[in-house]
Amino acid sequence: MELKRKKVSIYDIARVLNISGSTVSRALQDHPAISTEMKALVKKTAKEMNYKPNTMAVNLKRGKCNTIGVIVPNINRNFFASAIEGIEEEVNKMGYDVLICQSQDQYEKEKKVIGSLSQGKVDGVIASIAAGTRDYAHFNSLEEYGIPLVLFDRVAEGINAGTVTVDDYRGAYRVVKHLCAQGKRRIFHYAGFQHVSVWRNRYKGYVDALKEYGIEPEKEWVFVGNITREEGEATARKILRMKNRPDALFCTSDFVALGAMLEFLKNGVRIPEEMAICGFANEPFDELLRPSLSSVDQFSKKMGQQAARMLLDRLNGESWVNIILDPELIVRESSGMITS
Amino acid sequence: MELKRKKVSIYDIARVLNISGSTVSRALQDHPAISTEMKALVKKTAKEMNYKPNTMAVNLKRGKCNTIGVIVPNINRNFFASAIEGIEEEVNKMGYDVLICQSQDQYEKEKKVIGSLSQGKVDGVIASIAAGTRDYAHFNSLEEYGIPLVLFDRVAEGINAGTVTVDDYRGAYRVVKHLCAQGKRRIFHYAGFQHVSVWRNRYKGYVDALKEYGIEPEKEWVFVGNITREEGEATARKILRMKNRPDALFCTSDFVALGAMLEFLKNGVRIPEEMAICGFANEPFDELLRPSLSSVDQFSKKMGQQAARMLLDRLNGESWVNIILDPELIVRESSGMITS
DNA sequence: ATGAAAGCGCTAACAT
DNA sequence: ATGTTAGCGCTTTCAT
Repeated sequence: MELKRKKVSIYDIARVLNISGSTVSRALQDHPAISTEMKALVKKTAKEMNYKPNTMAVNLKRGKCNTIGVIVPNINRNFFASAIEGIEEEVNKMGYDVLICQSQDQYEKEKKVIGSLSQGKVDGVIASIAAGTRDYAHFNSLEEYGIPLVLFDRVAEGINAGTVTVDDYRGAYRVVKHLCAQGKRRIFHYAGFQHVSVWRNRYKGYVDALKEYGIEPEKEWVFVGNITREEGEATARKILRMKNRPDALFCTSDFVALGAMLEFLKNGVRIPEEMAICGFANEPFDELLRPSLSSVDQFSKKMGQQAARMLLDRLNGESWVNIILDPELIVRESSGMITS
Repeated sequence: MELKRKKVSIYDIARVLNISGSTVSRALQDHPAISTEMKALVKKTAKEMNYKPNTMAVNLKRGKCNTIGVIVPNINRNFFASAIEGIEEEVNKMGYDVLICQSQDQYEKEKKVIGSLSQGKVDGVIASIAAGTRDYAHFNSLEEYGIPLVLFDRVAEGINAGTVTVDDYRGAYRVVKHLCAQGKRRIFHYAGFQHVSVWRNRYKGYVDALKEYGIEPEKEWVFVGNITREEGEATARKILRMKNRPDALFCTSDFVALGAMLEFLKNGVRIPEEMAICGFANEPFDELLRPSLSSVDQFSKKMGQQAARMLLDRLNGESWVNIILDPELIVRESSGMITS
């Protein structure tokens, strides 16, 4: 079977109807100067001839491709998948498509991807910065090509972009206040690398909340590392080896909290009585764990929708704003049930 | 700040170097007829001038856009997100991008999306059919526009496409044999709607496995409905009301199994002793549940990779094949520990 | 080894 | 109300 057939263009229609190409073009676009009968005729013929406009030609002519590029560390994480879901739904309403790119949390890949998108593949970009990125020049390069940028969740200073974040500081602050309200005082923190905005802000919230209770976290209270289940397990093991254990552990990621909790449970630590645990992100699995895991909801899908709307607004000439969503503390079994 | 700047084209470079546009074009493409010095000069100048090829123009000229469209019910499900992850990685290696579309499991949305992609937005399509789809003409319409199609997981007869599936029949068959080996005999099945290939095949596997034990499932043993946690809960409640309860429940989805299991546990049913449970898909949460949920792994990322490679091969002129992966039964606590 | 020129399919001034 | 024409930025024959 033949794979390629000749495509029908507006000129094929024009020839059949003995009219000009522009009349066909205009009729198809409901141009006011075209008579109703002509419009009907052209549309009918177009349909019969199985005509489809050639997007590439339209794009070239209009200098616009109705496509939004999305760069995330990895699609296969609920947080990002949900955000993309929101983005897709929102931009779709306005006739835009979504081009997906994964940075794999690597700086080099992120740079490469941005270079590729700069070639007029997209009208705008929505991104969440790779964990491995410490230099942001590549993001600013988008501007040189007239491609507006919205960052969500993982943002950074010095990038000309709109931003959508949750108030990570406040989320962390609430977690720690909540733990204190449970009577916990020796609260450790598993933090992410501090060059990443969200992890830095959560760390600050942690410190400030403790400060209100007159507590100054010691150096050994804070761990810094990758955001993985394995690191959580390793950290729990380290803690188990300490003579002076914490009574609570606040992890900047649900995956770390998961690993830590399972490791603690395996070693007979009672949660939350001996060790309260809180994570961050409110991953779907949190509520399925026993004990269920307290966390902070970031409204990922909503973040995606907001980012999308912000970018579309920008494409319509509006200027940047920064949206900060208020995160919600979700108290579950792993951090006790005393309501503050 | 100015958003749009004038883009630099090959003619800008040509003017600066006092050469023709075609020489620039050829130099940039390493055309053999261009001298080494000229190539170096052009490339250097292009870089200095911050030149980026205009993808839309290249696409129009070449009649190809190096983009693959992916249509899935929903991105925000681990199975599909993983598949997309695999697709993206694979096509990326060959210089293709990925355009994402969600059908939301709705026939109308799926049709709309295919119509949109047919306008020369993509060189090929990878899709998993919406649950709401019963007529497949829209998929065959892609062929008329010279757009090859690969279906994965949810496939259907009568569509001209390559396919990547797991052997759902065999997966289900293994589940039921395993349950029988645990001494279970009164095994109920929560099935999906039977017009969907994967659910139909799993149902068949269920029936045939039972048959080998001389068991003919009665009508009331089989439930048909949506693949949601809520339906699982409702089904468990129905079962609890029965005078003659099953000793095992095989669900065609982990989400249904999850809902059912939680509801059973809430009502004091001992799992797996009184009620063994198996799901399908091996969602990440399965191993986190207590008891952990037995399931069937479908190798979603691998399916995505295979589908991608198949499509790329097709774009290189190869003909269709059908790949059937062998699914793996993952026995966990919810279905007992007697190894067969 | 390089240049001139046509044209991919469409849109939109500028005619009429 | 409809037609003519000039590109959008690039590739590629054909010429030199």
